[in-house]
Amino acid sequence: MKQKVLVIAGPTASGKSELALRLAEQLNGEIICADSLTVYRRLAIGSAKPTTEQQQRIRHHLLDIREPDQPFTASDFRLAAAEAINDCIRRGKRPVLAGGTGLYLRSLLRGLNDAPGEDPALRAKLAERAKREGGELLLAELAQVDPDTARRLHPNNLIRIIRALEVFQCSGIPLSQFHAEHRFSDTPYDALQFCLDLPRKELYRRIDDRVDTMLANGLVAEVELLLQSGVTPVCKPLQAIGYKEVISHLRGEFDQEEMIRLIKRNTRHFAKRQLTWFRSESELQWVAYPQNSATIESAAATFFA
RNA sequence: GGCGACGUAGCCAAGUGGUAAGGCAGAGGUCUGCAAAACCUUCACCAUCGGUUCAAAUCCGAUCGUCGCCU
Repeated sequence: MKQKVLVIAGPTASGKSELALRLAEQLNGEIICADSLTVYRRLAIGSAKPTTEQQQRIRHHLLDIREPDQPFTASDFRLAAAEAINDCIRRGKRPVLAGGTGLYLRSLLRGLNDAPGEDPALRAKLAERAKREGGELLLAELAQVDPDTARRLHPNNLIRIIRALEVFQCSGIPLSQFHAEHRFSDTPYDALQFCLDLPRKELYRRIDDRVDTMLANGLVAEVELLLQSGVTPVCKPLQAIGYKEVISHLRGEFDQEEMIRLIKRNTRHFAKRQLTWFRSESELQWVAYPQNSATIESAAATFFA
């Protein structure tokens, strides 16, 4: 019998955390955050991490498990989340996954292929070459060893070209072969999945409000503190929306007003990308939120009964 | 009332006779170990009417509108 998990997905600022909290309280559950930013310690305001009070109400897993300069990947998430689910179930708690990082959710619920993991040194070397020689050349090189992957990649898409090259150089097997063998066909969990659906205008309004709140809560001070304590501005989480703009502002690249404008705009773009991702997830049930949240509540109760 | 300048997409804006650059916003999409990242696609008959011309956003006239100056 597969383990049962409830999944609350949705774009940023849609109200996932709040709903997940309520569901966890109703169902005797605990929350597992599927979020690539809140795993980092010391990023609280800009990552919209659940507050201390919220964490006191319900236990949250996978928060604050890395330092800002430590790597964390979809694979790490999959392992950590699986462990957290086990932990919940062992103690008679219902696992409620809440988050907006589509790839994390997918790799947990449908598995990940067996391709080798990241090789930072090789990546750095390839990135250096890409900068010098250009994407076309690397893509041509990839076409020699993995034509299927090369065909679907744009020469500007360096990150993917580099990953495909990395996989081949580390394993001697083309990435496309790993994909063909895997096809996201694992189904390790019995998952009831919802995606919160808000009218676009309403979502954008909520994003604007949330950014204003972050600033009022001291986002700039949070970033200053991180930088003062020696966290490098180029580490991954500080390249995230909300952090990178504050850093640029602190460097004098633009004023506060422009910074706020950019954070709001970039967050809207991000939400749009999340929606595109979630639209292609066939298992997700879209629910008008908050109007139909009762539908989720009753379906979840039945699911776990 | 007179004189002058201007009127190109939601916004900024290039183009001064040969069939509408670019940026931003918006929309759509890709995504299998960096994913709040990275990448791609898409969006105009040029204020209106008339004229000149093989050909007009580009020249001429009128109208409307905006801005500035003058009375």
